[in-house]
Amino acid sequence: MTETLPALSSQYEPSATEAKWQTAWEDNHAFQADASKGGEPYCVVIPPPNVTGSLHMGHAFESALIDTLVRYHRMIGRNTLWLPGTDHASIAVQTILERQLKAEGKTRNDIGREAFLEKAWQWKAESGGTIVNQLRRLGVSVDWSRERFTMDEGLSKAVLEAFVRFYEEGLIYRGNYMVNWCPASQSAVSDLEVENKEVDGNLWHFRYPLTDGSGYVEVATTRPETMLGDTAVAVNPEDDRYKHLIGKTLKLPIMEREIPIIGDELVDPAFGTGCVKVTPAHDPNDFAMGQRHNLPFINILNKDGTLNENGGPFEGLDRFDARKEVIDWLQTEGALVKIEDYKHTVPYSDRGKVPVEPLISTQWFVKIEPIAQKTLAFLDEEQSPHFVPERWGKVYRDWLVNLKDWCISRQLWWGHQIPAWYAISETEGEIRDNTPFVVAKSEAEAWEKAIAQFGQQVKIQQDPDVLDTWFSSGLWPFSTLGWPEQTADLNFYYPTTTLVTGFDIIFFWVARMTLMASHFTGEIPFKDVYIHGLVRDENGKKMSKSADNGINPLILIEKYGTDALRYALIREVAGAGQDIRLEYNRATDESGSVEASRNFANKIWNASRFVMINLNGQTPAQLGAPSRDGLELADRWILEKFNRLVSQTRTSIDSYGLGEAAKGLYEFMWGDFCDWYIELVKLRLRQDDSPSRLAAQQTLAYVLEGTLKLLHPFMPHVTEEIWHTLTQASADEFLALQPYPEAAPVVQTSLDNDDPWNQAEPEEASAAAHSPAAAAVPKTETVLNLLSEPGQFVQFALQYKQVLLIGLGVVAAIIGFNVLDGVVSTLNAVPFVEPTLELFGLYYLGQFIYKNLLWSDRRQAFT
RNA sequence: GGGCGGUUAGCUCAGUUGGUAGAGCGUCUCGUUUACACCGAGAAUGUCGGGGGUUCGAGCCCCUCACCGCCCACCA
Repeated sequence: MTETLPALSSQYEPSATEAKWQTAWEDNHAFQADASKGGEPYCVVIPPPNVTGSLHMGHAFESALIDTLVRYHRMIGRNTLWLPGTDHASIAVQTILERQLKAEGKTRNDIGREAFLEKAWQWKAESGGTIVNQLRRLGVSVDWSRERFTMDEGLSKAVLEAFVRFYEEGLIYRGNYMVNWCPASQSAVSDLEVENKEVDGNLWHFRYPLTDGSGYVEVATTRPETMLGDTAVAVNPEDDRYKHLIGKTLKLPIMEREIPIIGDELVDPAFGTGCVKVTPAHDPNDFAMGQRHNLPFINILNKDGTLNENGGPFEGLDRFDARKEVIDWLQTEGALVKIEDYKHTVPYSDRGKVPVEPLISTQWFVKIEPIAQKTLAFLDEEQSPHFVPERWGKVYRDWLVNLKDWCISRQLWWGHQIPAWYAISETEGEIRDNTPFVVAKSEAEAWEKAIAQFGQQVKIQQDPDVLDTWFSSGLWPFSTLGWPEQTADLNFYYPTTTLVTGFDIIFFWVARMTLMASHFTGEIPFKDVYIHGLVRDENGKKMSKSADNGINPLILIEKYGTDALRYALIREVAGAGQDIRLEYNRATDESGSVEASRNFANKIWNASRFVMINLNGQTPAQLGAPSRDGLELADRWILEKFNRLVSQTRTSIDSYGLGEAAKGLYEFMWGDFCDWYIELVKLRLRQDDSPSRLAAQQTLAYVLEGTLKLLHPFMPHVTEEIWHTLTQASADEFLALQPYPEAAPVVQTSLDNDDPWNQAEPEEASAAAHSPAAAAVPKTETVLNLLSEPGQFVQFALQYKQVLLIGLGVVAAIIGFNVLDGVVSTLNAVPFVEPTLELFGLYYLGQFIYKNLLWSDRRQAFT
């Protein structure tokens, strides 16, 4: 053997290697993008993680997917930018901070806005730092020099620009409408932040007496307390039972208010009693009816969900306590007719985890319809964006079609404060629903506008509310590239290439981005949207904080390595964006699938070690590429297999089949290269200076280096480490920046075009071959298809093949290896025989028997 | 009330345009031959959810049923 064995231990140790390359990549700015270099751009913006603590397994999965795509495209020569960053997550962070304050017995009002925001920024610094470090541990190939945060200076400027432009175009308005009110966070929330839960409730039937004393009407409700705010009872105008009552009045119990009976088509005569109590201030349907019939809107609730002065005797009670009291009261009065069990849906606040109240309040809205039309036009006319898998495009479309206006104001402190300034009058001293205002990009500009509009005496005050988090994330793909400035990055990298994200934020985020972008940039901000599934826990449950079933990616990284975790996640991915389930043992922190991937990394490591031990210290470049003439059957076989692997891998990745590509690489590396090829060439490698040995060495080196490149996007660290030893590359040269292999046959095999067996079927073959599709099928396959038609032929051929194989193996062993070797040499000389595993089985079996059983004395001489 | 996914080996899941049912883990047998025991050689295990249809041939196409899961929706 050689004296210069590469110093590689027999086991791959991930932790040191990973840290080493992560640092080296970053220190050398390996992933820093440069628009001025031109070429074909490939750009991905990270779905910015919320600064709410730390990353979870879903982030690890998503980052692995993106990084694999990004590294691949960088290697195939695209001018690649992966832009990292984080999101301020207005309501989520504020909820956390308020919980902390509550633990100290304080509220946000106790410490004031300024101190609260200081705390928030401090939290952002800590959480953001944690997240960035975690991203590094995942080995992401992002451009850290372009890292952004949704509330940094540039992005805040973009938010102002967007808001002001929307406003000036009449697409943002302030108005008094019914919104979802979360009593826990004491803010409005958008429809999307409401989760409808089915609960076992009741349907209470009440009796309201007619004012003229001629009887009663019976109404049914699931929320009795709202009756305090009733201002009418509605019936269907076609309902023969009740239509004569329309126009009469009722006396509302408890409140003793006189309310009318109105006719409205919305009422379903078949449901309940056919009479509906109308509470315009506390139900979206009733709100609409209230508007149609000019009913009074009586708000009975405070912001915290307790009853206000309109709650009569129940003022001050919590809404659910008030419900009980109202029922008791009506029962005592004899107005409660019956209580039914009733299953219905109740809207819950996503963040606050309490039922939301439909409430009328003054909020800011984005008028969606005109914007959505543009966005829809892109989808319908240009199929943009293109969803993978396609079915999500339908989901996206359906949502865009049915959009209501977007409530963008939140009664919170952490976020982008709304850039509206109110002219406060001396007498009122505070912002009212109808206080006049100006919208401006800065306070100075607001002053100017206010003075021009309201005169010198004006006092102005900025709107205390902040914008919905998704307003700024909606601008993310272009604001991070410099918008509204026409920067070089924006010109070159925008629209971005691919967005990778989960189906759970298609509405929240993907659609908001396409809306914002189609309006402000006139383009859809990404060509493809790759939708991945959720990572579920070992029982198939969605991971969540409340269920406490999260799996910390760092634990698995420490145990098995980043490459192993990435690979385990990606190989589970099927084509269809299905959820994936991660094997995990909570008692031992072990994961079978990650362990299997760790073993694969180790297999790559040891195969590489074997190859390097047998190259006599030469690099693949020094050995030279395998040349056609010296190649033996086994070499040609593995080279052809490798060549096919290259095109399969590229095809799979190009169509987002990352799991498929990962599995193909695994099978080739472990099955073909290690189990077969390496075993086959062991004898040849011991022959001194023979052409046969050289061919084997060249082939080993060539295939190994190529496979490392193919694997690199999936397992960046282990491949980078091995590649440096194999090629003796300098420390600032990276596999990560090498060209990805291209399919380039180095040997002629049966798959070459000039092979007569590979020509398309000429004309009249069989009935089965007459379809247009069949005409393109190579002849070999057609023949196989024909043979299999009766069915039994295949069965027979298979059995025959095995018998043949075993028989020949025995014969080979008996007549001796040299004869067999002669046969193989003959086969080597014939260009159009495709090497098969079966043939190798024969060859290998012969070698094995020869080596171990028969001519042990000759074996001595040989080795 | 609409819509979408899923149901394949003990477990987790692949199965590309219909053409010999696969992988990983687990189980069993053998093996400590100098790349790797985080290994190697080999084995067992499937009425492909049920029923019907099309076809020479269906895990794959069509119909239908069942169960699991998800999304959307203003029925009080």
